[in-house]
Amino acid sequence: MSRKASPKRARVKQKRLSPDDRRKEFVAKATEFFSEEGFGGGTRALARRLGVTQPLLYRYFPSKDDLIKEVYRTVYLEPLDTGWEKLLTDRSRPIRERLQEFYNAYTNVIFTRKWLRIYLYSGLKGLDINRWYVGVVRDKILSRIIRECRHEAGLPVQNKPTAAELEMAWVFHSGIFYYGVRKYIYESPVLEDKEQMISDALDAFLAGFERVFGTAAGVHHSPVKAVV
Amino acid sequence: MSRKASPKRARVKQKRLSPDDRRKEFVAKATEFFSEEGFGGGTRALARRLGVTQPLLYRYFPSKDDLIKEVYRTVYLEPLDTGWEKLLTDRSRPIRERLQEFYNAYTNVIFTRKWLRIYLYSGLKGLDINRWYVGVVRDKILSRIIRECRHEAGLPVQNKPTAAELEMAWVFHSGIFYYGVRKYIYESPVLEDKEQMISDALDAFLAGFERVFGTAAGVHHSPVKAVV
DNA sequence: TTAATTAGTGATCGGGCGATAAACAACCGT
DNA sequence: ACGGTTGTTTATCGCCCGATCACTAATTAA
Repeated sequence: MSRKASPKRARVKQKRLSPDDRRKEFVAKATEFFSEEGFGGGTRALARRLGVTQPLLYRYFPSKDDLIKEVYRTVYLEPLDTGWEKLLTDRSRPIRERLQEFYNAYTNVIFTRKWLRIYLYSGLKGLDINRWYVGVVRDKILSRIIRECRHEAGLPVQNKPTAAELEMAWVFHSGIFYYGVRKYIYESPVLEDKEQMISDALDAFLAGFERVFGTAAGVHHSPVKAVV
Repeated sequence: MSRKASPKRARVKQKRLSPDDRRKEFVAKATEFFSEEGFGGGTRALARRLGVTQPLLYRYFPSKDDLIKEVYRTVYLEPLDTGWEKLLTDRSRPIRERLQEFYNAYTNVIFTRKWLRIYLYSGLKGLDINRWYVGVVRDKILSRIIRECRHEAGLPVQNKPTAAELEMAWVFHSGIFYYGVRKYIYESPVLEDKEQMISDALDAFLAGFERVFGTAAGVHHSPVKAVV
């Protein structure tokens, strides 16, 4: 028995939504708005897009900044917390398969114009939440990938990756990340087949990891310029 | 209480520079200013940083937008046009050495907080000059790198790289690029030794290119999942 | 039906914005 | 010394911004 079935919709102007629905709608639309306009976008333009008047925003959020913080929270936290950690460390499956599947899923989530733009804007602002996210990627994703690579290569597995290992994982990860930036922000033509891009990047990363950090036991990191 | 001496000079403010010097000074300082504040930064704050009054800006630039365009021009064009093309295609030297030296030089130019921030801001604005720059990187750098790689691998050399080859080069290039973003924009700790980062990325890229596009003649692009 | 509650609006405030015009002051040729 | 030229400042305009408040009207409880 929902009372939502209002018999009369005579009022042309939308009015009187429940506070919860309004709030959620505001945050969702504000995310789209700020992702396009940047956080310098005005509250009046935002309200116009929402179909309400500007002062109404201030009934739901004490200030523009508070609204923006809510936008950050949902954008950064909503897509997270899937079973990615388990996926990465499931040694019953080949490491390459795990990585391919993880990056397929991960990029399915973050490769949207909205997410990428909010991420870059917040990065340029030097916000804490951005630093926090970079730390999450490092600790929850890249460090685990390296640990699995060490295990795969028969190297001694330790919790902390070396700086060089971590950097190599970052370069790999960033290369994939920037595919999304080129496609959705620069709107530059990219290889249509995203999974093939990931597959090729994986080939390079895995081959490079093996070559640089060596399967031959003991060799940590030496043959840099000897190759030339 | 005591303030700056020299009671004689009522006006402490600097005055009467030659138009050319002023203009150059304005553009240079405006670049720093906008790179930090974003292009939403106010002309008054900019003038304050320049030590002049705000209307003076409008004697040298018709509008704020014209000043910004000048900023773009210098930022994008100034660092370019070194002998990079020749360096990349000089087949008297090993390809790995050429690539290492090129990326050492290239990153020496673009890995500054100022350059990277202006680049990202202009990218988010979707500016033409940004698209132009992406095209330059693709045609003048990545396409040539691929041609050299094909030559090195004994593959038939053609002017146009395949979409998959180009994508692989982009992922490699972007991985290096994002090292600068992490260091100078996110201010995240990175591997101190930039040249080692480049070296490791090169190892991965060259090994990956060979593995994916094959030295075995004729094999264009097949062995993706067979490796696992 | 009526009174209390509350979602939503209209009007407005102080302030900062980009930009303009007029007044001022340093420089230069004469 | 002087007067025109020009680099620089003071004062100000119109506009848009974030935020506030008094008011209207839809909902709810009695």
